[in-house]
Amino acid sequence: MKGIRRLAQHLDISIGTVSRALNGKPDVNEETRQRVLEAAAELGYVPNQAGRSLREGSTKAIGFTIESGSDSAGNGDNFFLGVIAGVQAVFGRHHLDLVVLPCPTEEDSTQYLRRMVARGMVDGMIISATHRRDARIELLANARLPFIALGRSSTPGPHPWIDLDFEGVINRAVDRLVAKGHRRIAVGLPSNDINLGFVFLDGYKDALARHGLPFDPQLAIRARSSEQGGYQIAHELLSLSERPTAVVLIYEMMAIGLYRRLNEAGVLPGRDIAVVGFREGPQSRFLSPSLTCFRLSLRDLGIALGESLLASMPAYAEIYPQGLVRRIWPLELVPGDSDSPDFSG
Amino acid sequence: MKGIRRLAQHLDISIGTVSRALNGKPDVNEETRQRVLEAAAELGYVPNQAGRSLREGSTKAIGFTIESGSDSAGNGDNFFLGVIAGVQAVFGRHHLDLVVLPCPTEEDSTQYLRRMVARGMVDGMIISATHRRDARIELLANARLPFIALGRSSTPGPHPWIDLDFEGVINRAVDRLVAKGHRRIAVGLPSNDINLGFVFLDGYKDALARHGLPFDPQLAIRARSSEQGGYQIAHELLSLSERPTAVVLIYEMMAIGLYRRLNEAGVLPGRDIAVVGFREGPQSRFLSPSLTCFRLSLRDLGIALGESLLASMPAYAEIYPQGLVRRIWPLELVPGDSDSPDFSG
DNA sequence: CAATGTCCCGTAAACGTTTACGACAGTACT
DNA sequence: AGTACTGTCGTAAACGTTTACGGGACATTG
Repeated sequence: MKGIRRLAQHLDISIGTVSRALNGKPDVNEETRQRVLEAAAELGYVPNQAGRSLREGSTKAIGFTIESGSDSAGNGDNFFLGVIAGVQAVFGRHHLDLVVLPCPTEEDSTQYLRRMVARGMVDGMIISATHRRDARIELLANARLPFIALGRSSTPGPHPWIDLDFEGVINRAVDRLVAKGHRRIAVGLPSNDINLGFVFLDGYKDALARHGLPFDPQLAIRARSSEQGGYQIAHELLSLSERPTAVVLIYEMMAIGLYRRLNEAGVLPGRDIAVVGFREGPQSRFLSPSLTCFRLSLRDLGIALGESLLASMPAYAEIYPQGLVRRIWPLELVPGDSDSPDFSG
Repeated sequence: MKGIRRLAQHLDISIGTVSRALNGKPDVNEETRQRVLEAAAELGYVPNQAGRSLREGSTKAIGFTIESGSDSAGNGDNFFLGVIAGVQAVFGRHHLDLVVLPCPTEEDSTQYLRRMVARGMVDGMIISATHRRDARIELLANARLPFIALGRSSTPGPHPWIDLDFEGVINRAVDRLVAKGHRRIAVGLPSNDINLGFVFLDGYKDALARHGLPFDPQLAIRARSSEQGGYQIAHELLSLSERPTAVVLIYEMMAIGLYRRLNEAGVLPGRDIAVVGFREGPQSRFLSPSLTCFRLSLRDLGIALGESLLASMPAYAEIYPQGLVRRIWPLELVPGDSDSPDFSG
């Protein structure tokens, strides 16, 4: 005898009453409820999830898919751990569990997601690293599974997302560099077709246009979001006949390799070339020169993600006002020493 | 009509036959099986996990618990992401899915694990960041759920684990420093009661004893596995009347803050004090001076973890020889410039 | 022709849970 | 006294799957 049946037998009442007592249903004697709760604690009873979700059609779990081996994992540091902590802070209040689903590197992420959804393991999903046209979004919308994307996408149809303010970042970076007299500003972009690469590039072009500067394709370099990627960017920039005087990087990790290649060539960042990174990472301040970059609270982002997901789930309609969330997450400039020289004087 | 019933209706055969066809049972006509498989692909049918695991008592998933906010997370994402990639490489071959279960920071990890196990969401578990006496190990052993620990533990009873070769690391580090003439060697330890701290400390004492050096408690400093922790370590060491000439750090992240505090005091790492880090991280080579540390393949470690877990699951007895795994994972020395000066000349 | 065996398939039970429904006792009201 | 209502509880169906069991069709053998 296992599960709720054991508990019922032990108390000599029916399983129905036990279930009602545990789930806080009204039609159960208060004294009985206490006895049930005590016995449950004593016997260490926890409802079997398979049985429950088979009956309910809902598991009390939310999935968070990440691509473990991909380029975007090159965030490197605690990006996901930070976000997860925030998401859990929200879910914990509603007795929801978070399960992280790392897409195997060999497998197509859409195929993987399809399997996870069909499995019925989660009530909702958070997906990250969105692509311009993202099949996962169509899949989830089609399956009517509540979800939110960390990263916007051009996939047709309304779907909720939260994304970082790439336009704001690249605009402020370019403004700052132009104010310091730079006219030839390069940009380091992701190598894959992740959506943020396009957003960043568009913002870059807009910023240049605002200042009346031409767009030179040679200055927009795609590379892996790693130290090697940064090395490669520096290498390509150094080989240009007309070198840039500044460079803005989409991934902080790139800065490390970029610095190294520049140093090899005797071109000192912060003196001979200005460098601005995107998201602040553990090493931003400890590079020399310290990297000018942009900061955000990962935890707050996670909280926003969690709450916005619940806002799209009917079951939480009374708590979180329902609505389609599309939100640009602001970042704060963290000035460093890397975005010199200043030609404006 | 949903699920397998829909599929059966569509094919005009019974659900039993559909199930047998999909699960590769022998007593089904080969032509029928093909029709079923085609229809399943066409309709996008995937067996509902709740129904299956309710009947089977097994989910085809393995859990990997990590502590998202804790001290040990200071390893950063890349540690777990690297290990996860290896684990998935193994599980993928057996159609097992990996779900990562980040323990909420507010919750007791044992309580959390208990809930996850009772939920019946996984067939096996990988736990990390083991403690000296780890209630989670007793819980899992008691629940008869196959598991393996990443990190050894003194918890009674036989249980499988794989752990890094902390003794080898600290011994080689001390040997190397002693050979360079150092006699006063400090060590930076974790601040919480994670087991590896004790292992590292014991190895440190042994190494000192081997060289006839005294153990000075003032030189064994506990700190958080972060940049701030490293800063604090340097601060405490600088305040000693008799300063050490070398320091070995358990977490690479500590090196960043340590460098910073040392630089503030005009004590240059690699010239005035020798520094050795533990696990190689993204920034090890890019610190200046580059950090002497130890390297391991996270992917291979993950593969070993996955295979060793399967080796403890009866269902995989034919593929992986059953047995209790207790394995010390070797690391390779990566020489840098930080473990100077050399007093031996 | 009867008996036996083989191949394929349908039926139904079981897994653990929740909940609609009804039963029953007690109370209040007409 | 009859009726209606309330509070509490037991019963049973349902969720989707797998599989033991049995049966029908057909071939093979004595």
